[in-house]
Amino acid sequence: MSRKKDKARWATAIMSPDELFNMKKMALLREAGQAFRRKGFHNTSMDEVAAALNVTKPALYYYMKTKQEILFECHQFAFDLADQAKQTAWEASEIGIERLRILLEKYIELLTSTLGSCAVLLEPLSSLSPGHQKIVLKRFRDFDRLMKDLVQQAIDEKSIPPQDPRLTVGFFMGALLHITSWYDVEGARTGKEIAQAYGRFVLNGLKGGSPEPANSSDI
Amino acid sequence: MSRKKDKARWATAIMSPDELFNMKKMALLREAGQAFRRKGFHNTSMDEVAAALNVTKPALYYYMKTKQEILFECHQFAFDLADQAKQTAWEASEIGIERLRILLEKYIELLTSTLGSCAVLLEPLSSLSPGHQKIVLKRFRDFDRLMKDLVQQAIDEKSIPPQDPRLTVGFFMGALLHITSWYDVEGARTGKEIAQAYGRFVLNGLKGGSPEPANSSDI
DNA sequence: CCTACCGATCGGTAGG
DNA sequence: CCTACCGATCGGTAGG
Repeated sequence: MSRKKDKARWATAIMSPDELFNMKKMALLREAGQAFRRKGFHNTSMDEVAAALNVTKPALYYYMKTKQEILFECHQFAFDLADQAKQTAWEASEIGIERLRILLEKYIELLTSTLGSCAVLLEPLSSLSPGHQKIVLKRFRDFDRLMKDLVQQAIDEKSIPPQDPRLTVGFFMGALLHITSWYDVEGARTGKEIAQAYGRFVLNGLKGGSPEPANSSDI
Repeated sequence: MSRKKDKARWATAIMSPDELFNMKKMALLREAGQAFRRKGFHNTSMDEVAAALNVTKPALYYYMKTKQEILFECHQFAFDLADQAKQTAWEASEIGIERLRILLEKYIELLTSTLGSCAVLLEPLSSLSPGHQKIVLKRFRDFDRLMKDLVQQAIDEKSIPPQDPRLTVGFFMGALLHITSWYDVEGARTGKEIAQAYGRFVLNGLKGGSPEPANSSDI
């Protein structure tokens, strides 16, 4: 804050204290998020996260109040990326099936990017405090509704045959969420390749349709 | 309280002690497995599992040596059901794509059945002891290999266009595994309906193919 | 199968 | 940002 005048001196000093704080906080979230994905929230101790960042555990508590709060931010991050993917899809097209494909592909690309390491998708809600659970559950439901509406729109536009949007969304969201559990940056496939392959799988799958058309309790 | 036991005494008296022991052990596995699925392994205490069975915690340790062992058996159970599904598929056909469809549908039906409550699929391996991890990892790899071979067979038989079996299997197995996290016996869909819908999604999805043919590092 | 209890792990804090 | 430490939870056991 009052240190801004030191700005000129060293390379690292070009960051304001605020920027530095946020950089470190993000580094903490990334490191923790990766560990949570790989080993699970409860199998990851704060000591391990600290060691990965070359500091001791108490240092982490300068950036985050509790371990649960870290997990909460990782969840929020996952939804922020989803919102970003939605934004991209909405700007690109008005056709339901097109929006669906772009949203899915963009979301996969974001989840497999460096930024995406913060996102945690497979941890049970019970690991969060009740207050945080409510917030995450609402965002989940909103997103789920968005996807089901998109599927319904694609049906209405005759892009895909009648089917139960709930089953459809459950199907491809399961596939998508699971990427975070096996995706490896060093792996044979880039995020973009995975995104395109999944986009095709999903689109072709839905075009085949399912025998049970949507009924009143489906949306 | 003590009247309940009288009732049980007659009903269970026809069972040998061994059968009784196994029934109770299975009840324990089912109750624990369901809780693990819903809330996660570490968010489920032995006290809770015991309470759900109307006994106290120490009673459970007559049937299982440790909590980790319960989780291990839940994992084993998941693979036992997979083997059973494979058996069904192998008996029904010799065509790759047919075996694939039957295996998937059968597995989903088993996972959504009463028996399937024992199966745990989304818990990180780190929750298990190192010895158990090795065993589960081997079974996972064997099953993964089986599925990739099946996809490759379907490609060779021209049932589906050339594609990377690793991506393909990752895709539909992700979708399948996730069913256990949202499936509700009281829900709108029966296990068979889900199985058939997923079978179609997958088959249609793979028939569309992916642009990248398999390369040397894909199997 | 229960009452009573132990002991390790680990999240979080005090104080500097 | 570190050293030292506390306290709650919870898996597991003793003994009956």
